[in-house]
Amino acid sequence: MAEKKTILIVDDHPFFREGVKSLLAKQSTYRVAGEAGSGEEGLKKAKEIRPDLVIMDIGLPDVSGIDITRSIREILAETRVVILSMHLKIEYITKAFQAGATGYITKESATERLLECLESVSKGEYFMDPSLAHEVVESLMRSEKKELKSADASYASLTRREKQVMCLLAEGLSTTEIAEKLFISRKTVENHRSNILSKLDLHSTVELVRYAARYGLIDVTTWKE
Amino acid sequence: MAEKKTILIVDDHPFFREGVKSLLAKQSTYRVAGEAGSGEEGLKKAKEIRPDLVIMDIGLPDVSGIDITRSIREILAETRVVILSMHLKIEYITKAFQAGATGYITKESATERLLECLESVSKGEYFMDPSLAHEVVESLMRSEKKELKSADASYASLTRREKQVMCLLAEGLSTTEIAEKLFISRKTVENHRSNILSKLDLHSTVELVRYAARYGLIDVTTWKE
DNA sequence: CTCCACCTGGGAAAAACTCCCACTACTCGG
DNA sequence: CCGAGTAGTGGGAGTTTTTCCCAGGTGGAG
Repeated sequence: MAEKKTILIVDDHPFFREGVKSLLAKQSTYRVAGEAGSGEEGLKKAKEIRPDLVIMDIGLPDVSGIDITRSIREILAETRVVILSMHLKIEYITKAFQAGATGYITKESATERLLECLESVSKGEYFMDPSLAHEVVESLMRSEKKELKSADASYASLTRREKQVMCLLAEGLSTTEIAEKLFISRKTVENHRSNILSKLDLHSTVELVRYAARYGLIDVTTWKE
Repeated sequence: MAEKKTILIVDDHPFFREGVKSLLAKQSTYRVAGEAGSGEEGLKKAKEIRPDLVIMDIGLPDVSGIDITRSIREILAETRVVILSMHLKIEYITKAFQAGATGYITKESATERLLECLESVSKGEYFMDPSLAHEVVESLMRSEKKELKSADASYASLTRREKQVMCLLAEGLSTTEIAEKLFISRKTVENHRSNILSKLDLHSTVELVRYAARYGLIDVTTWKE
């Protein structure tokens, strides 16, 4: 890469900006082209220098970094914004990405994480700090289903094979198709199915599907086929 | 840390297992206590050696690594499972975490990522590969703005009677029960059902239920009986 | 009136389901 | 080590459901 990537740092803490600058100074691929201590100033500088990357704090004194991110992305389509925040809350994370951020890392992370993030983002990839995983995972699971009580006690009484057959049934496969898929006899699948219905106190495959959907064994939102 | 963390590797590719082993051999904190080339074997070994950590592939020859993960987590509460998969699809990711996995990384990642992941997971934290960020972010944003597209054109092409039959079918009633409820012949209901499947391009009553659930004709969350 | 979609039903063959049984393998407690 | 229990596999016979094709009656639109 012939030219260095230009970077704008937007953060209200001078020491923090200094830290990032010194980190990036050791790199040959980035050049800090400007810095700002407030949102308004950040937006102004962004328009001025049209940086390749913006490192953005959320907690700015005047406006939220998320709003600035949205403004920057509206004006400068090529500029990627990386959020560098103390906030771990899932609302901030989703809002940041919705506003057009391409990366999100926490200030608790090791400094190498920022470099890693900038590298990914430069390539046009999203980057999310692994330490956000907990919040993200919880949010994902919450959105996919209300609360999965990991099914109930009855479901737990199914054997592994039975659970497997149940999933395939719930996906819409016929007993014959399941038999072919699992390389076992159709009769065996029917037996498993029968045992499943009996154990869960269900009386038809349709009820089984409803049971599976209710307890999140199958994902309603991603059914596409 | 006085004792090394014990690790079980479950993957059907011997070379891959070898690679992970040699990577971990350079570390002083981990000890590979066992390996397995299939899901069944993996579960067996897990019960046997009760490892601190399991490195699990998803695409196993016999059963899905996700199912094995669920089984392991049911039996061994202390054992953490890290999914190491080629799959980037959001369904796999959410299913993995729902099944009780604590980490998820891709096989494309740098090897240090695995070490980083194991470290986080050892501390009881979730870990998610940053390269999953794109899928995860999209899923998060999708879940935020859940627009329910209430049924599609195909459903509108159903006649009133067909819609009525469809709802009853989706509620789990058999054709005979519907016939009794509507005071018509079982044959008639079967014909309606057949027409519905044909119009919606479905091929079984189970698919019909899934269709109904997806388009909100039946409310998954309020199914109680 | 005529046409056509809709609702209704039947017949025969195929597929699926039910119920009961049996064999094997593995695990576990005594 | 042995018996009991559980999981996984499969068969047989009989019943039910589904499939596919057909067809009569009704009611509304042109």
